[in-house]
Amino acid sequence: MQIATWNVNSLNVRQEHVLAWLENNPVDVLALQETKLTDDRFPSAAFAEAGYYSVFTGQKTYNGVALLSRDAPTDVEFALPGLVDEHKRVIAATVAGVRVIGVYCPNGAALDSPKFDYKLDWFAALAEWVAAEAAVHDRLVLTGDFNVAPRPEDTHDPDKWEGRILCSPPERAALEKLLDTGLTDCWRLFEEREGRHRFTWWDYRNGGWARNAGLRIDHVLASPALASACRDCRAHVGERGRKRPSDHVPVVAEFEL
Amino acid sequence: MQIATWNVNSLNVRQEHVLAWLENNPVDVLALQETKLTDDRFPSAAFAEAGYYSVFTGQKTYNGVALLSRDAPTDVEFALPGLVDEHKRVIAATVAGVRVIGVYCPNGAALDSPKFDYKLDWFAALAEWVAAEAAVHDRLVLTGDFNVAPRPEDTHDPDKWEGRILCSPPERAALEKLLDTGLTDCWRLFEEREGRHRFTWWDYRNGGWARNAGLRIDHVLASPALASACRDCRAHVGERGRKRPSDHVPVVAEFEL
DNA sequence: GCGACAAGTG
DNA sequence: CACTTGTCGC
Repeated sequence: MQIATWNVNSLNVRQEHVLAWLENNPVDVLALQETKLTDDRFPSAAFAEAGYYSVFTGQKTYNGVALLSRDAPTDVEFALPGLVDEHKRVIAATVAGVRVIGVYCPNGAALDSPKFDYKLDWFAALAEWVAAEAAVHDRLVLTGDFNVAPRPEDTHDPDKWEGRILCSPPERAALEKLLDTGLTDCWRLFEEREGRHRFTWWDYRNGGWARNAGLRIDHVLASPALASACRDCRAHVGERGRKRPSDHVPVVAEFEL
Repeated sequence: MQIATWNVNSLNVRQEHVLAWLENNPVDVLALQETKLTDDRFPSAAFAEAGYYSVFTGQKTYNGVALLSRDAPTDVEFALPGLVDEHKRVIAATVAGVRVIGVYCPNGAALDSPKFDYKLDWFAALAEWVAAEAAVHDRLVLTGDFNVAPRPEDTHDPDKWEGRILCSPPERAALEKLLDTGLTDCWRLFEEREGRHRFTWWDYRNGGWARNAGLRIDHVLASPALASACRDCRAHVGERGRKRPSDHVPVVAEFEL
């Protein structure tokens, strides 16, 4: 079973990219972030034609998440319980016996911004909910754009990034707390393999991609039952080099189930 | 000698269309309208590589005209004398012994708009200047987007258009006054030929192109010496069906000189 | 509809 | 740099 995540930075713009990628990479589940469209505009027909169910929760301009799946999703939830939030950042569904939670975590803007406090509060609420979900679902995957690079080696330039937004101690602690609920960052199981890339996001600005000035901020976190069945986890870096790319690339994890 | 006109509705967007069209239609002179770019951004190098000189006068966002030519242009003028106007709507040059005046005439917006008065004043100033130029230049072509359909048959639906903007009596009188200086509307010499189309512009809105709901508002007007040498004049309607087309197509007149 | 801009996010 | 929503012109 393959489970993937991709922050598409507008599904309106990236719909054809996603369809083409799915054609070549017929994963079982694809979590999308930053769809940036309201539910009435979600292109479910196009995905259905490609053989995918879709569930989604979106808003105008900002945020928006979706889950595409080959098998029918059940027990769909569209928000974090226990957090009043206009932002559409969470979607969960059970697919083929696996609980999949797709998230678009807040960016945080800057350490001294109110948005940073919101980010930490949001992560706390997520951790609480994920712990409850993990208690119920043996097979659970939490995946999406976390807007946190967990370690110095997940940045292209630690001297530049350590302590800054996306790499600050409180954000890493918030991510760590998610892992503490028993989840494994699947990436780290395979990062030593040959020819592996290190990043999942490159800023559009300052030639980030050309300079390989990236970060690893998109993750697939798996419960113990799934982590032990994980056989690979990697970024499809080639997508960043296409025409009109998202600033993020797909991250795919494979499980032997 | 072939002389053409094309309102490109942003040369930034249409640069590749123009280069591709010139490759297949190596006309001697091409007058462009609505380039919508300032002179520092005019892509003269790209046109030079394609074998064309270019002279141009543009502004941000609106208007902007240019002349591309295989032979070097001389005696270039960049405005209508006798009319104070920020709008970049006129460019003239002598190419291979022919005086070419490229114009982007005001649209006029609506009959009761101040822009309509501006349009009529502008045409009056143009007529005065063209008469003076015609007195000096035996071989003269006045071409561009005139924003006037001269006759009912130059509209797809006279019942809808007669009397309205682009087809009102005062606008037609203003255009007539240009012809009265001794110019010939080259189109009318050949419009009965087989397979001719009737229009040069189709509104982007309401499926104008799909419905062939067009107007003939782009013209090539020639002095007597050239009119008698004119061998064809037609619209390259196919350009309207390409990807990301301008709402206008090229109009090409051929002269046996 | 499809250009142009401006302002806001990331 | 590349998205968004707006307004404007045609």
